[in-house]
Amino acid sequence: MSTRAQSEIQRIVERLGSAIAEHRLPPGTRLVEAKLVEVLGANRNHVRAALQKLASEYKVVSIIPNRGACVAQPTVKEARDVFSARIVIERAIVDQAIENLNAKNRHRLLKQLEKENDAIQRGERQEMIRESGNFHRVLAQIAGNDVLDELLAGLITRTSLIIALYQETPNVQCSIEEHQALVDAVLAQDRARATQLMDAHMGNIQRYLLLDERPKEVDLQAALQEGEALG
Amino acid sequence: MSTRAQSEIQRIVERLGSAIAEHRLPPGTRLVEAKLVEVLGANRNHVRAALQKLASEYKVVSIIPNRGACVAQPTVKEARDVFSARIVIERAIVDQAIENLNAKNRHRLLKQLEKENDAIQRGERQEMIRESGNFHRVLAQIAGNDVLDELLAGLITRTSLIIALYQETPNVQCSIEEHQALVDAVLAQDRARATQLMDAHMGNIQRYLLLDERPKEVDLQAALQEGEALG
DNA sequence: CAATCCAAAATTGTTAGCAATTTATCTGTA
DNA sequence: TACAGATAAATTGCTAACAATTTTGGATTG
Repeated sequence: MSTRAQSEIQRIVERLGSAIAEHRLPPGTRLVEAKLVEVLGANRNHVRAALQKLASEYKVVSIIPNRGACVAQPTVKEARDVFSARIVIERAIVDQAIENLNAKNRHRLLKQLEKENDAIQRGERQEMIRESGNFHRVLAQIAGNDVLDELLAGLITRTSLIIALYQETPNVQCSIEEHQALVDAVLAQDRARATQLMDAHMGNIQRYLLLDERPKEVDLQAALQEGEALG
Repeated sequence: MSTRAQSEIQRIVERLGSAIAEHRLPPGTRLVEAKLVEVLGANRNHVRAALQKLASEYKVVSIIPNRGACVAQPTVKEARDVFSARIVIERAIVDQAIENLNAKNRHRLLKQLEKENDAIQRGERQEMIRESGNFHRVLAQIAGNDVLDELLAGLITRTSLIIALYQETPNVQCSIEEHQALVDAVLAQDRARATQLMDAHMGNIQRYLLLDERPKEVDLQAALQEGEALG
């Protein structure tokens, strides 16, 4: 596969991936190949390859054979596992980031906080989501472990999709105050406090989700059984 | 893509992946599409898709545009990052596995140890590698987090490739004694000891690798400069 | 003999068109 | 109206042939 094709596929992956992460494509949305070809101005083969990748690698797309792709609807179990895995990785990242602190990194962190605040000031919802995700990526990059960074990137996208699916009130995912407190602890190189704040931060995000036992399907069933007559 | 095609691609991925992990395909080996088609009795499209996946998702294959695929040769930095990430995940898994212990899980662990011992008794090198990897997977499955399990699966394959590349004396990767000690600590539900043993275990594997600063290429250069005359 | 160039072979990359399947629409019947 | 069946439309899945690129091997030349 040529570099050109490869980067074209990557372009589509990122375009679709961020649209899903930023809640422009809600869970369950059908992703028809022909439509994507039209909208993205792309080759059908590239679109298909990108969808395959979003399904098998990032798991934010579901592909049903002969019936096409749609934005995934992760189960409660999967949602729990993603959060729990993410906490594991985020903790390690905070720890390693503190170890790698230097003037340049400190600057990067503060600048990222500014970006987030900016997006909040301007009320740009999608930008807020993107930048609050980027905050975690910046920490990962400061930690300096490319493998952890990549694993986290995938989990952030999945987390975003989970929030879109399970968070009723359209809150933003990360509170800027918590990010601020985290940065304070990291800059002070206070490991214990920083990891504890990260735990609490993840816990708070999870707390606002509807991850109690009942699966989503029950809603539909209940609606059909007790629903008012149509028409 | 049909289920049939999907599982065919998966079959090829696993076939190649395990061949790489079990050191039957050493780093640098060229993977020519036509050859793979012949050997695996597969469709060329499926082979290509599998190679793409092994490259972009598992990172055990490198694809150079217009020049084909070969078994990857991870850099020292990548090797370090993989190990460091793996330690993070393994620690978490040990912790969660202890939490989820029950009669069935205890049995599974002991049975896995038997398999490893068996392979060692019979001196089956590739089976030893496979089963020592499976040991870590069993722990992950006991931990019960599918996301962590999948992340670990990828890291185990990468670790195996790294060992093939950087371990001069062809040792087996995991010592059975260390696995035995780990199981003891897990069964005793001694968190502190278990995580510490896992750390040590990973550390020992890493210790036998040649991950000092000089890159691999230097070997070739040196050989060419100081080599004896041919013929 | 080394270096350069050219043609042939090997290998990977791309595409269009058709096949197969699913979904939607229409029609007739009770 | 409700339902079943048939037909058409939409959509995905597959392949074979062709295009592009790189590698190989040898011929030519200084």
